[in-house]
Amino acid sequence: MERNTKQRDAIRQVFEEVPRPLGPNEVLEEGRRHVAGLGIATVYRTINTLLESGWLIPVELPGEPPRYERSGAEHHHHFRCRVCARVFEIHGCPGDLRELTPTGFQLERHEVTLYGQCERCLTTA
Amino acid sequence: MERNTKQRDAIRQVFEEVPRPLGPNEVLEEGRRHVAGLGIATVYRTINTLLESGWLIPVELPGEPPRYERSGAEHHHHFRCRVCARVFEIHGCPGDLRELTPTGFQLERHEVTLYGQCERCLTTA
DNA sequence: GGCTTATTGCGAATGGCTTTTCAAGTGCGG
DNA sequence: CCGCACTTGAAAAGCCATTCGCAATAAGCC
Repeated sequence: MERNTKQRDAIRQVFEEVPRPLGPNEVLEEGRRHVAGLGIATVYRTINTLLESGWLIPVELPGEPPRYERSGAEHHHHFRCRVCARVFEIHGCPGDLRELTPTGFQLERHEVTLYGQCERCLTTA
Repeated sequence: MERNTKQRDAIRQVFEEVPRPLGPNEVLEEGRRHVAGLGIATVYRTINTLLESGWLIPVELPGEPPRYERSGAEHHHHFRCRVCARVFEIHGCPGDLRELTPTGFQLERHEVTLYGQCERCLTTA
């Protein structure tokens, strides 16, 4: 039987508190605010469980290990800050990308990633 | 001093013949058409040299090791076939993405990746 | 509260991609 | 054509993110 533990609660809570995709290490850091001795293996194990249950979905950005975010949000894309490496959810979508699709190809989905500096890193600089 | 070898010629030729971003293993396979015993280490070494010289640039797609393509092409994006995993260059660009950028953030660049099926995989199926 | 067993944290192990090592091979200036 | 030094291929080593093994811990049913 599956048990409720403070580690699992903490990890779920982290994803509920922080409104951006998180990598395992970010989850670990945040999670330790709630459960001091939290271990990285538990983070990975819990993330995998939450992925299987569909509560989380992976967010893959070019050239980086996956981050994860709560499922259920509507179609959106991401902005990655070059300075702090945090990834933010952005709303909106360039829209019709079929015109970019080569003739004879079938478009199924798309990813858009913006890069730049986030507000915090701009003002802190 | 840097020498001309048939291996290096072959690898450069592969990038000139094939009009899409290639990963090291694709380069190896194609390169072996020209130099039978070509080794993967040589492919990596040569790619790194070509990157340093600016002749190649990396193409990173979400969740995958880098591919490489010849530098100098104008701004463009990529289409990845879900079936054969090949990546194609696409022309055009959704254009102004500033409106997607969160207030206070500074947009520097963007990546767009389309996913679907390429013509070959659609017609072969 | 006791007991069973899922869960945890640690460190070791894994798996992939990439780099390094090294002996053998090969451009190329002289 | 020589010979030096750069290159190569194969295998070993490295790197990292992730997973596993295991003894200790702790849910939660009775």
